[in-house]
Amino acid sequence: MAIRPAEQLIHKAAWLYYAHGLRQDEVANQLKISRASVAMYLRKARETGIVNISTSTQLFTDDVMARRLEDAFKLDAVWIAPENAYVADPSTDIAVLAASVFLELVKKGDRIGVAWGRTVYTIADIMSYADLQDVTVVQLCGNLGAPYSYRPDQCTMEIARRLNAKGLNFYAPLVLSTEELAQGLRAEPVIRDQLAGIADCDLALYSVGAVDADSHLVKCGALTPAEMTTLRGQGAAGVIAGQVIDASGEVLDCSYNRRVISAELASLRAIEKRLMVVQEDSKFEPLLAAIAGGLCTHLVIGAHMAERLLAHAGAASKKAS
Amino acid sequence: MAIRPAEQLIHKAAWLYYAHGLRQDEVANQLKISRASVAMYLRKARETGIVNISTSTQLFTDDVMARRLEDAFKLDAVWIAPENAYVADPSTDIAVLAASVFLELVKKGDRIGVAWGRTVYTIADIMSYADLQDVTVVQLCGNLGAPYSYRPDQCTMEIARRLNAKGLNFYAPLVLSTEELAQGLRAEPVIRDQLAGIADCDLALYSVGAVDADSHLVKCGALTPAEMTTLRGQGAAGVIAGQVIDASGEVLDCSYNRRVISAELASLRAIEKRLMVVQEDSKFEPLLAAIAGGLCTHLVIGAHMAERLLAHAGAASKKAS
DNA sequence: CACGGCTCTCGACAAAAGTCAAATCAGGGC
DNA sequence: GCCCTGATTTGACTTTTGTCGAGAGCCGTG
Repeated sequence: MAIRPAEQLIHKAAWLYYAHGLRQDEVANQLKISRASVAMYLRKARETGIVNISTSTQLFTDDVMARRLEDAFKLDAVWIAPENAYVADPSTDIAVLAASVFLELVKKGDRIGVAWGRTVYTIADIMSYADLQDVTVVQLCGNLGAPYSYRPDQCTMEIARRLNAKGLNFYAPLVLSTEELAQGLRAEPVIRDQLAGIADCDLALYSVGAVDADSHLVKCGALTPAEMTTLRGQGAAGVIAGQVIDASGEVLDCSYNRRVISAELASLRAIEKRLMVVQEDSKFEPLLAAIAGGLCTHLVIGAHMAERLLAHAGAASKKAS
Repeated sequence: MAIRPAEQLIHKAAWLYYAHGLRQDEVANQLKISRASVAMYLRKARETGIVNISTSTQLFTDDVMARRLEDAFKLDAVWIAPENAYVADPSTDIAVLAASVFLELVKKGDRIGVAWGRTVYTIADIMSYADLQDVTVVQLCGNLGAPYSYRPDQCTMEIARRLNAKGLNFYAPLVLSTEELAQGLRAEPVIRDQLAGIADCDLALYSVGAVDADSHLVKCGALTPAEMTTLRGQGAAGVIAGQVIDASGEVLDCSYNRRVISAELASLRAIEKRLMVVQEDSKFEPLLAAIAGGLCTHLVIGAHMAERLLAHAGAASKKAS
């Protein structure tokens, strides 16, 4: 891997252009290639993360609402994507913001836990490339052989690819048919090590799932709509890394959860920075549950969700007094 | 400082352009301003560090020579600027590299010690802007009221400005006329605190000065050429943060050093990352002294200097065996 | 309220960057 | 040795971006 000559050229071109501020034709002269090639190399440099263009996400934390949310829910940092939408599609707006925030939080040498879901995959897909050495991306929960492109291992691998990092997948099914089998599998050295390593992460990226018939768990066949309804009746409030949690953010005591191979919530809570991203307004309750369970220290949401959260916090504190 | 409306616009434009990848005219439409204004805002955004464009400096560490130097001198990382010069002025080449390396090493919340000299000022001058919150830049040594633009406080302030950080100057003279006065001044609470705080830095940036008539110390009137010659005779090998060191990298026992107000070498050594940048080939011996004294963990030099260092290391190890 | 002085904004032009199809090159297989 | 394949490079063209001077808005001042 000792830097191929082509890569060397990309590096040099990027260096002259971005660090020294030469124009493309000047770079072309220096390197004795055509300007068109320089343009091409520069694109590659951007795509591979040899150059990093990042925009400060301050604007979105500096908001008064964000500050109030931080206080109300004891969060380390909150980013609010304006709903009025600068841009055509409002839901990608949150994802773009989340990707920037994520890249801002990652540091060299970090170990990053990644869960799965449409949100996470959208973020991965939209995230720009970076050239982090010594970063490991680990998968937080077992796999689902779904026809979706956002399978847990896909999310992990895609993010690893973007960061130029090592991806650590684990190939156990997310959910098994019997509790015994799940228990046995969890005890397998390969799996056990992977699960144990999760608490060592420096940063986690996940969203929270809703407990309804539209949930990924249903779509992927892990649960039937009927089972979902039953779980809801039993107090299920959300889904984190494939596990069903109740309104207080604890694992719901149910057969399904006992059959799941995924990160223990305690391990997740041991991770210093837990970045939760929520796109859909419908995930209000699941988000509340996740926050209640201390599963989130950094939060990226839309303006509308932010307002609901604040209103809720206000009502709660009024009731308390 | 609650974000002025103009700044808000800059942020939004930068966000749409760099994060969402819209074209300038699309951004202009969104924000209902002319495209020319957008271009202007974007320039401001780059200038103020709202967007960060950084290029990986890997190319310069990945060099075989750099690795060998790291081994030979037990350094954490070495960057070598190719001498053949991509670009017109070879000395700025090193400074540009140093600035990039520096920005790569800085992290949020860091405390950064900055010394002074032409090299440091060149770096400050060339360094691109960044938007680091919670960063403090502290001055490592007393001031010299020189007509030069690279006074210690200037270096500190300029770097602080570029990083959007807090600058902590200290207004004591670098050198006093009597040892008693220096001692008294060092005991002053303001000065004492500043000096004590140096060991808490996470990162230091300095160069090393030569012990000759061209030295800054002479140009700024701190020492006469004759005194310099005398010091040289007494074993002076280099200048670090205004202090004269011997070949082993220890403070030389001389009146001048006792009259200086500057960071103790022990404090400097307590700093985790000590980034030393050397532009001039003539500073070979001073650099050796600084390395010997453990005053440098990260090193940025030119190719020629790198060769000399390696040759020296080779000769030394041959002699030893 | 009229007047500079100031900053901000715009339109038009010039410069730079992006793109694409054609040409060239390298290397492997026959 | 020759031809084919795929990747790289290039010149010519188009689109996008940077810049500049003119004009518009905004204030504090006389």
